[in-house]
Amino acid sequence: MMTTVKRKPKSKHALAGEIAEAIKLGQFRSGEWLRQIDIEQKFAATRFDVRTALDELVVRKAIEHVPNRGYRVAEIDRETLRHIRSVRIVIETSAATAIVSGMTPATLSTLRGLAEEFGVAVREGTRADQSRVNAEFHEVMYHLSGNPVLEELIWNLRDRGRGSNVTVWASHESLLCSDRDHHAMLEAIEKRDIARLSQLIAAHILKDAPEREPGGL
Amino acid sequence: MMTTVKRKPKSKHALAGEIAEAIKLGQFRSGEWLRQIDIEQKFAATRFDVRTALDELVVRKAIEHVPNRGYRVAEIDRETLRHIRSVRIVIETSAATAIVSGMTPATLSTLRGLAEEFGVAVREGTRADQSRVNAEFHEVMYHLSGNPVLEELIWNLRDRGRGSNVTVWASHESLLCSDRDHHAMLEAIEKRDIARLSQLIAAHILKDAPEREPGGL
DNA sequence: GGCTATTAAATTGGCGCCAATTATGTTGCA
DNA sequence: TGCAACATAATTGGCGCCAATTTAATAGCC
Repeated sequence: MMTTVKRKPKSKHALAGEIAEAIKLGQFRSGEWLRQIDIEQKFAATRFDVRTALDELVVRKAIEHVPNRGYRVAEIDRETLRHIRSVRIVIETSAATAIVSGMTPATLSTLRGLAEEFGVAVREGTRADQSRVNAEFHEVMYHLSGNPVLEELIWNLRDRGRGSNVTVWASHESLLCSDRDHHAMLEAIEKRDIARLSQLIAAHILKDAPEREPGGL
Repeated sequence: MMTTVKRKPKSKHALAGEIAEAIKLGQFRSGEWLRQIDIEQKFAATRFDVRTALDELVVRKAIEHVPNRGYRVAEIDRETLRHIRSVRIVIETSAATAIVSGMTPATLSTLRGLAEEFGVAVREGTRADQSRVNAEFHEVMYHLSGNPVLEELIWNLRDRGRGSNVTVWASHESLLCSDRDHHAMLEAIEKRDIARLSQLIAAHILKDAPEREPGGL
């Protein structure tokens, strides 16, 4: 049981991050109501901080607000999900060029380490571990683009697409696939093969939440 | 019912929109402190609503918050501006294909009307008029993409880039240039010339806030 | 018995007070 | 005169109370 998380710094923004993280990790189901009392107990925060954090998450599109009803985890329909993925492909593949040109031996070895670490996490780590290492890998990679705005956008869109694919991601198949993708990306970066990297990124995104629909994008 | 100041909406979100609009229109200068008392008088809102709205704008990156100092209009440095424009080009040009394929005679004539209207606004309208018509033109155009997520993203990035280029935009030269661009875009859409449309969009974005700094970075 | 009106409990959310902090103005001192 | 310490005014921001609204529980009615 992991109720009442211990946190000394009661920053509103930090609390929003905590809640967002919890949602990402699937601790709240899609469409589930987030009662203020529950949240304030679970995260050991005051009522006001909870409301502020929840408001922030509404702006960030992580949850939605219904007047006089409260806040609930946003349900993203298939179509929106497709739109998000479509935009993600455009944005993330656009980073490929900058990633390759920004590549250095140091970051390359960092990436290699993280790719290995992810492989380990897939086999013997918790879901949170996998999520964290995976995020770190992509963070380092996209950081090479040298464009903070681009980076931030990528994370926003990734977060928005979460919720329904967590279960999918739980499949060991998908995890192994992600693992292979990471190594393939590394290889492409190393060989400065921009086209291949773009292709891998696009495929990676599509696999992130697969959908049997004819006609990509 | 509508006085010189704004209306009195009951929604906090609406107030945030009003303030954001005011910032876009240059009623607050870059780096200027937004004193809560001033805001609450200017927009006839309660202290609490002001703070909520301001918090929302912080999340939306329109303003920034300094603890115990207050809120101020975010100053975007040249580099960030460049990054934003870079991402804008990627995203907005990516919409070109969908725009062309989604084009219908009805929307085309709507666009033509708006392009004309913008031309009129440039000559004899207020700055607010110009801004509004211009926004409407691009809104209709990007709406053709059929991707709401993409649309929203475009607006977010546009808003973030505002602040320093309003003065530039005041230049009659730039306005006339925008006017020409609109008509050129129309033509490209009509001819289903995706490449040309992409090119025009990119150029339009670059012209939106040209680097005037000597030896610009 | 099933359905609806009424009442009670639970939850949300608007709003304001006042302590903490920062900015401003003033005085004393070298 | 310039600087620093202090006093005072202005501003921010944390927090809680309670009214408005929704949900449930219950009783009343057909």
